[in-house]
Amino acid sequence: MRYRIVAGSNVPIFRQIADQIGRAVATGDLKIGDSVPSVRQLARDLVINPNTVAKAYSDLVASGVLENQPGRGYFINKRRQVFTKTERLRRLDETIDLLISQSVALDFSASEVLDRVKELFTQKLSVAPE
Amino acid sequence: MRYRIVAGSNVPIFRQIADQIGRAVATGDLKIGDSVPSVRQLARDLVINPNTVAKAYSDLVASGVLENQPGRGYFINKRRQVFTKTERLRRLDETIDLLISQSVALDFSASEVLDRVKELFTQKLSVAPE
Amino acid sequence: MRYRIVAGSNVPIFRQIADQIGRAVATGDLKIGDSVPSVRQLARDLVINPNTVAKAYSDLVASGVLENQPGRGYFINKRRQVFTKTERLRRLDETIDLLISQSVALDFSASEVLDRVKELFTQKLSVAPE
Amino acid sequence: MRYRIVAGSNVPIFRQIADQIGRAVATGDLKIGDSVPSVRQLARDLVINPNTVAKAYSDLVASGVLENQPGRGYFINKRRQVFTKTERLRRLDETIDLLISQSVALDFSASEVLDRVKELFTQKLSVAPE
DNA sequence: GTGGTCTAGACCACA
DNA sequence: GTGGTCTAGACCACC
Repeated sequence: MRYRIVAGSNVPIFRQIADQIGRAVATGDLKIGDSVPSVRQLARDLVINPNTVAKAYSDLVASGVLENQPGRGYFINKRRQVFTKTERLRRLDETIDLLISQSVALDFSASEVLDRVKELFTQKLSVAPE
Repeated sequence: MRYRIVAGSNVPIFRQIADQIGRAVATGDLKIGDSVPSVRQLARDLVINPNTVAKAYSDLVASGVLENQPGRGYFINKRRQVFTKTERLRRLDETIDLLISQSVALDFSASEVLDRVKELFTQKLSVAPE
Repeated sequence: MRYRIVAGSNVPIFRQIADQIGRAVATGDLKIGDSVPSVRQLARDLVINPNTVAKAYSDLVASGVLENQPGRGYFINKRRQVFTKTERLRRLDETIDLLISQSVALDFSASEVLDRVKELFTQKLSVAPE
Repeated sequence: MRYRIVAGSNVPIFRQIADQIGRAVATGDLKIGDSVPSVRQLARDLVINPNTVAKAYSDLVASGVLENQPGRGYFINKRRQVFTKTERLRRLDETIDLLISQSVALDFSASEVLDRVKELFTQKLSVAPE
């Protein structure tokens, strides 16, 4: 699996990494027990600070996606929900609120936004990462 | 019109204010030529620093929602398109990308997210609060 | 590149900074991807408050000249048209109106003003300072 | 002579008034010894604060355009230069600098700006105010 | 190290 | 009364 980061993005690098791993798990590209690159290896590959990779991994451990086997590395954990349904929805709603505000500010109609959301969702999620 | 802010939120206060005004304009609660509260008045009401209100207002001036009449206050501007279509789409996409990342991270499916987006859009934009 | 500010001027410091960067981009002294000094560094150099520099930079982000990579700094953005033609013209006209008022008040003739505008344009934009 | 002010403009109201009188003198619509409306009368006509008119008039007295005959009103003074040539040019240059910065920021070429300046100058100055 | 947000408070221009 | 600019300094997130 290839990892990629977009430097100019507003999405923090650590989250880009976490998202890619999360997505790979969701699509089945990474299965339970699979290993992810070492912190230092991935930092070298992406030419970023190892702390940034470490932060991504530790967030994924906190959310139950990865587990750490000291001295061996990080591995995909068996999937479990760590957030309650309510909590997950609360966090999703927060981002959707942002989208709505932005849409209003940019004078897009609800249907324009919905179409674009659909479009980008298909584009980003149907194509499996390399 | 009543303004409200949530203190502990991840959304900065100045954006909460700008969002509320943006939405009020979108729903017609605020009309062209209407005045918004003075910087100091709103700051007193919300018990926040006037600079924070000023930042919200000046962002709205930059995006063409408000206009400023020096010494008199801020007023709802006639609606006009300030940004190019490309720019508007670029900004919208940026926010949608954030939503997609978030959805993946929270393990929501595309259709779950779409439904929720639809729901919140109707809720926030058609029904006037209070 | 050297940055300079004039303390006693009518032009606010944050605009002097933004103007200098805007001009450097126009003359090619700053190219796409170049970084500008960090907020704190420039504030130290010019012996002003970091917030003042931050305001200049964030204005330039709003107008598409700079982009911000969180935690890394500000960089010259690829040039793109952010505002609609109408909006650009509206803003230009606003400044020209100011010039006309000023000219009348100072009792300059239209041709005197035009000659001076031509002169300063060449002076400031073709010859790179220092 | 009719006086007009544009409320939504960035040009302060007191300066709009001063400019109109200055312009009328320049075009010959107001001659030496002519009276201008009383402070209160003009304030009523324009529906603005009398202080604002008073400020415009006192600026014009300071710059030698008007003279005040206490108890009788304000009159057009015999024209004299109060600013030195250098001082007038310095003030003009300041505004032109602003125009140049704005042009750069809005990505207009020097020739586009010059054409527009010519156009607006003709438009605003050739048509005599009612 | 970087920037982002917010507060408190000063001084000035404009109506 | 209104907003605009600037300073000083705190706390936070991200690299």
